[in-house]
Amino acid sequence: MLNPQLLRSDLEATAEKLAHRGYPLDIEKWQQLETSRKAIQIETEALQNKRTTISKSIGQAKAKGEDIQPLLDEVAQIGETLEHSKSQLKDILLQMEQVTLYTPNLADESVPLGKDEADNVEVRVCGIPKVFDFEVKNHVQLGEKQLGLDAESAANLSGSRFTLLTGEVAQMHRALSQFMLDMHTQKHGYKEFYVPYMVNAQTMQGSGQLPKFADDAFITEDDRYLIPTAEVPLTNLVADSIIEEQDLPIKMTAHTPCFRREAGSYGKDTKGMIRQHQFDKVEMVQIVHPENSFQALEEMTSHAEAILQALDLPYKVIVLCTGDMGFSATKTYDLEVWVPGENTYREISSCSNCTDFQARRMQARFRSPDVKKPQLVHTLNGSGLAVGRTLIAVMENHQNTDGSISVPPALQPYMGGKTQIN
RNA sequence: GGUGAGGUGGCUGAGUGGUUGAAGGCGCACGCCUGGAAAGUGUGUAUACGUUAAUAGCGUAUCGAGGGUUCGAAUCCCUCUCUCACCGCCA
Repeated sequence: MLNPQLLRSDLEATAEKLAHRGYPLDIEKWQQLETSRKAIQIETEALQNKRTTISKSIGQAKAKGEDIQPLLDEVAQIGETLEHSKSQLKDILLQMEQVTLYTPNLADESVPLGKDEADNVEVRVCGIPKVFDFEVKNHVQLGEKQLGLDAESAANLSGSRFTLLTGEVAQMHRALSQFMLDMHTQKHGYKEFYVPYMVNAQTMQGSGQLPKFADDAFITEDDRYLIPTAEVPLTNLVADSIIEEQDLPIKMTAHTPCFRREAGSYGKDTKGMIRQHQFDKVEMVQIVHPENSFQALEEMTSHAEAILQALDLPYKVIVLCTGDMGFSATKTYDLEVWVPGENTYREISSCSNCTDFQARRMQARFRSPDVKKPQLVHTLNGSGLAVGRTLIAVMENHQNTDGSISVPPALQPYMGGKTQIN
């Protein structure tokens, strides 16, 4: 949620910034709502005050044995007006909430203006794609023979957009997530978490997945949601809480499966395991002091990069333009890994600073000794990394002429010392 | 799934219809006391929203959540939810 003050004191500039994000705000309607809200809220509270005051004096009069009938008559008149006023206010607040809950975060000044992914800006390129002296295979081709990547069986079990891994490929998939977790906990200072894979609606709303993106998530019969990312449970751990300033930053990591409907992406990435209904991801989340969030974003991005570097995978870092950023983000870096089989870079991580947007929805605050009032924290999240896509990248980048795959040295300890799978 | 007992402020713990946002205690903050500390003692100590230049006042809301009864609800009624205990089932 945006700071409601912005929509009052700086409506036009805010609307313009929202327009950059592809979100049209109906200024006139909003102003109308705001004007009536103010009038009706003041009226309602005044009436309520009057009623409370009279009710209290009824109590006192009764205690003294006085006649309370005149007071009862007086308060009876308030009743109806108050009911009316209350329901009007409720209605207006509901309408305003519908607007605020659906309004995205504002982009940071440093974010390039743009409409869609074509306007994203490359920040740096790291590593050089290997030159192969044979015809490179993509991961589907690599996996379908002796290596264990079985789309057909998965389709028989579950339908499209699922993958079945077997043997050494399955082992490598497991090894990757272990490796990533160890890196983040041992070298980058994150605490490891094991979290629920199903959460309630309130939790989904806290981090911004609901109400706007309800169609993207799987919902269970008892109204729980399968997490689309560990960001959801991790970030919401600080919901409705007041943290001591000295306890910031809080750095958390978790390895979980992620579940996404992928509604609206029919026909996109249907081959292979790029876009799946279920995929594993190691997620990083930071809860930080507002002054430090942009620095934390740089650090978190470098933590994700460290994994790619350790696995000897070429990648580039791009900053998403205003039109391509996610709902809750104020600035996002995407990491794109080199995928030789497609002769292109593909997204493998997304690191975002959400500033106080999620914190306001969740009421996640901290208390500083110098400031009396609790202040909103800033939240960040980043993939470190998407495990399935990392597996693809390792397979394709470290493939050999004979179709075998070299295990990157950093990963070998996690695979019983194996240097190659075939 | 069944039965029972419960959810009150940072914590603990009173409170079954009337100045109760909420006693007492602990903790915390500031002061007094002290050579210094402890003990003792005094004062203060929730959050959100609105109004406002204001983190000053003032107002509204909040005792798990949502409804209801009432002039008035932490207190009465209904629904949901979570916790605990026992039974059943189960990795």
